[in-house]
Amino acid sequence: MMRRPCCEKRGMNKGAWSKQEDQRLTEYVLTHGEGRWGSVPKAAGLLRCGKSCRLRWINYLRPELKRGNFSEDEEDLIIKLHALLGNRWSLIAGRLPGRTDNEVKNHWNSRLSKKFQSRTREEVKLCAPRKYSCQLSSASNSNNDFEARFDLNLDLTMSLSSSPIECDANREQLIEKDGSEVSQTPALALFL
DNA sequence: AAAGGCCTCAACCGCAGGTAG
DNA sequence: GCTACCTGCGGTTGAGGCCTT
Repeated sequence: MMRRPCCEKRGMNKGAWSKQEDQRLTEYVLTHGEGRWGSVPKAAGLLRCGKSCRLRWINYLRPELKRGNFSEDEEDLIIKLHALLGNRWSLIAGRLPGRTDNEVKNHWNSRLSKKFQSRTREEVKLCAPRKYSCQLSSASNSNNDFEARFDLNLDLTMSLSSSPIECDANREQLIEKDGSEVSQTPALALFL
């Protein structure tokens, strides 16, 4: 299907947002609510495309956004969720109140991926030449916490668990749009 | 002090799913 | 059923600040 470009109209602003633009968008959304982004630029008097307005609001202007540095707990959670879900940033961000998918993605790409990789390398050194096959039972031992995480990653890419998910309250958040469930592994029990 | 490389993060791009007409 | 629009997502880019030499 042919699709017109998002910002094909001439005269549209691109790039960094000015304070006036932020103010106009904020006032408009606070007054009229989110949604119908296609009509927002015109209604709010902005020379931006609706997509750009939506992104600016979601990633930067929403009052409930936390901003600032990620805590240790948040970073641990991101690492665990990423091991489980992969690059599904919106799902990961959904479990971090006040954080956006863009923020989580940037944080992962710039810091956590390196942190995770370096930790993995350390664990490989410590564990070698042992076989990396620790089971869920060892995950409850804090000394083996990261080892479990390392193995979790392997399990995720190689097999599906047949064990039922532990927490029903969180289960529905792990259901795919088509009704199928995200791969369930013993690791789920680590943080649900 | 300055030049160049690195890092961070806001913003853009392209694609896909849902849906209204 | 087809088309066009809206929305949301993940990948990528680039400006600007920071760090190193």
